[in-house]
Amino acid sequence: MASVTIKDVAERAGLSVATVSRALSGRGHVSDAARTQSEQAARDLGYVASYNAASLASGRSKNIGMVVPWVNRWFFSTVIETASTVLAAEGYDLTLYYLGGGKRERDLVLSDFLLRKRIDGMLAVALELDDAERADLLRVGTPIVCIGGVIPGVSTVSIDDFAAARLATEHLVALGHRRIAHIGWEGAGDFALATTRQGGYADAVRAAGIEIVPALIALGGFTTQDGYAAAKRLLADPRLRPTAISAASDELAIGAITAARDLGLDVPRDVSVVGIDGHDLGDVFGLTTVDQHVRKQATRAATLLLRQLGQEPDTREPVHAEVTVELLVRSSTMAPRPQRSVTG
Amino acid sequence: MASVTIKDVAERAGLSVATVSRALSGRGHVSDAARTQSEQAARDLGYVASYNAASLASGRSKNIGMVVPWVNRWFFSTVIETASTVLAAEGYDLTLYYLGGGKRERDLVLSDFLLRKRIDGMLAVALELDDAERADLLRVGTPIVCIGGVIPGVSTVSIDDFAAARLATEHLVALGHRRIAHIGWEGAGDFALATTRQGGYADAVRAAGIEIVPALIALGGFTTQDGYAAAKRLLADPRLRPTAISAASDELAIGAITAARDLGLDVPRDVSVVGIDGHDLGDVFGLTTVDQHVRKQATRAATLLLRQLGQEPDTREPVHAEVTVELLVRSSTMAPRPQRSVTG
DNA sequence: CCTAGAAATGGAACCGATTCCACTACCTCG
DNA sequence: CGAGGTAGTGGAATCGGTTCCATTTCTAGG
Repeated sequence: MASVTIKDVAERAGLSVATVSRALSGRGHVSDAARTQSEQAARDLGYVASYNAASLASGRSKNIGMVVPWVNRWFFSTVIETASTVLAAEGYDLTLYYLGGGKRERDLVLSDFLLRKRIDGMLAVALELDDAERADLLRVGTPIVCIGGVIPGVSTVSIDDFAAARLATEHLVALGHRRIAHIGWEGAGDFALATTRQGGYADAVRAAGIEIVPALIALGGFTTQDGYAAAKRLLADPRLRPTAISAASDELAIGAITAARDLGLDVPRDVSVVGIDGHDLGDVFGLTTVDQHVRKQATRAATLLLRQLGQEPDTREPVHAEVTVELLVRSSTMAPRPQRSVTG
Repeated sequence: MASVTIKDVAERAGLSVATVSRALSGRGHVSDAARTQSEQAARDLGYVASYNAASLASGRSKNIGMVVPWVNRWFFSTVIETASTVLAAEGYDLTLYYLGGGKRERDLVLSDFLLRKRIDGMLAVALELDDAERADLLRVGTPIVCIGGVIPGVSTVSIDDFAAARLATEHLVALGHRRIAHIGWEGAGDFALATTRQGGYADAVRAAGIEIVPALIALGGFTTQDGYAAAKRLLADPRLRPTAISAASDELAIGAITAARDLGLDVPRDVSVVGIDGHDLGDVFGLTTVDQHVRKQATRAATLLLRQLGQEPDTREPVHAEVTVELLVRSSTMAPRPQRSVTG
C-alpha cells in the first residue's frame, strides 16, 4: 500500500536522499561505505525506484518502444523475443506498439507516443514512412533504429532484399530451372521489402536469359495461407505449371509446399520451392531458403539503439548496418525433370 | 527540444494550469468555454501530456504489463495482438515482459517490475506461480488477470483443458479408433495446462474401455518440430503404429501431419490427427481441432482487467471466466481402415 | 606549509503533471 | 430571504525521484 520511497531508505541508512540516489543509481561520487549502507537499507525495505519519478526527474525512462505491424508472424515475433532479451539485460523495458488496427492506430502511434516521453528510443520493424511522418519523427529527436527497410536519416539494420531474392532464384536457375514462378506481395503500406524482393527474382530470371512471364508472378498477402492459395493457382494447370517457385518468404514457401502436396505433386521432384527467411520450421519442411539471420539483425538493432542512447544527441549519426544472407540448401529443391514437351 | 508543457498550454489558453488539466483529462467540472480553449491551445502547440508526470501525480500510468513465456508461438502472439488492440482502444500502452531468458529473468520480472509503478495492471499468459510468488503478487495489490491456467485468488480467463483434450480424443473414439496416441508436454514450469490435457486424453481413452499404452504417449516440447519428432517415433514401426494421434496443440498436430506425410503415410487414411487450438493454419492443413477461441479469451481478459482497474481496490473480486471450446472437424480425421490383424 | 582540486555529502530546486482546498457566483429549496 | 449545494476556477501542495549547488574534508602538488 504505502510503498517504500527513497526517503525511507535514506532514513534507515542514516544518509541523505541525495546520497542514496547517487549510491543506487551509480551516478556521481559516493563512498563505499555509503553505497553499502544504501544497498543494504534498500534490500531490507524491498525498495525499488519508481520508474515514473526517475523518468520525470532525469528524462531517461529506461523504456524502449517497439513498433510492429504484426506480432503473429515469424519474423516479427522472433525480432520481439530477441530484442526483448537484449534490452532486458541492460535494464530496459519494452513497450509494444502494434499497428494492427489500421491507419488511425498508426497515426496515433506515430504522432502521439513519441511525444509522451514514455520511451527513450524506438525500434521500428518493417516500417515504411512517408516524408511527413519521417520529418515528424526526426524532429522529436528520439533515437530510432529500423529493422527491415532503409529509411534515410534513420539508423537501420537490414538485409539486401534484392540480393536475397536474386540468390534464391539463382539457385533455381543453376539447378536448370527455366520456368520459375514467384510468390510475393505488393510493395505497399508498411512494406518496403516488397518491390525489392520481387525485383531480385526478376533480375535473376532475366540474367539467365529467361523471359518474365506475368502469369507466373503471384502477388498477395504474407501468410502461409496466402502462399498456399497462390501456389494452388500457379500449379493447377499441368501444362502451364512452373517447375520451381521462388517465394518471398518462408511462410509463403511453406504454404506453397503444402499446396503442392495437396495437389498430389512431389516436392522437389515435381516442383522445387525456395524461400527467404531462415524460419524455424524450415527444418521440418526441408525447405531450401536464404537465411536472413533474423536474430542477428534484431540483436544488432537493439545494440545499436542502446549505443545511440549512450551518445550525446548531437553526436548521433544514422548508421546503416547490413546483415549478409546465406543460402541454405535443404531438400525442397532439385534439378527439374527432363520434360518431353520442351525439346523434342 | 524544449517540449511543450501544460504550463504553455495554460498560458496560451489564458487559464490556470489546474483548469487546463481538468479540461484535458476530463476529470472535475470545467465550463464548455474553458474546455474548448484548452483543447484548441493544446492542438495549436502540439501538446501531449507526459505520461511520467501524470503517472507520478495521479498514480495511474495507463500502461499494462504483459508477462509471456514465449512470443514466437501462435497462442501467445495471438493473445498479444488481440490484447494490444483492446487496450490501445482504451488508451493503454502495453509493456511486454518476455520470460524467455530463464529463471533469473523470471524472478526479476516478478519481483521487480510490479513494484516499479510503471504499470496499472498485469496480464499474465500461461503463468504458473508457486505459493511464494503468488503471495508476493497479491500483496502488491496490482490487478492481475491470467490467461490459461487457474490461479487461486487471481482473476483468470481460461478453457477447461481437460475437457478440451477429452473432446478431441472422444472424436477419435467415436470414429472407431482404438489405438490412439497422445503428443503433449510434461506438466512443469510455467505450464499448468500440461497435465490436464494429458489427463483429458487419458480419460477419454479409458472411458472407451481402452487400455492406456505408455508407448503411445509422447511428451516433450511445444513446437511444431517437437510434434514432428514425436510423430516420427510413434509412426516408425508399422506394427506398433497408432491409427490416430491426439495432439495437445495444433502446432504439435501440424508437426505430426508433416511427419506422417514424410513417412509416406496418408492423413487421414493411414492415420488421423486432431489438435487443440484453432490455429490460423488449421485451414491450410485441413486440421481437425478443438477451437479454444483464443481471441475471445484475450479480449475477455483485457476487458476484465480494464473493468477491475475502474473499480475501487477493495471491491475487486477475483473472477474466473471460462471460454467454451468447440470441435472443428476438417479433413485430418476419419474412421480407421479395417485392419486384418485386429480381429480375425 | 599553503593551496588547488577532487571526493563526499546534504539542502533544495526541479521535472510536469494531478488534485486538494479555498473562494466566488449561481441555483434551488424550504 | 437565508441556508445549502453545485459549478467553475486558481493557488499551491504533492507525487518520488535526480541533480545543481554549496559546503566540508581530504589529498596531492608546488
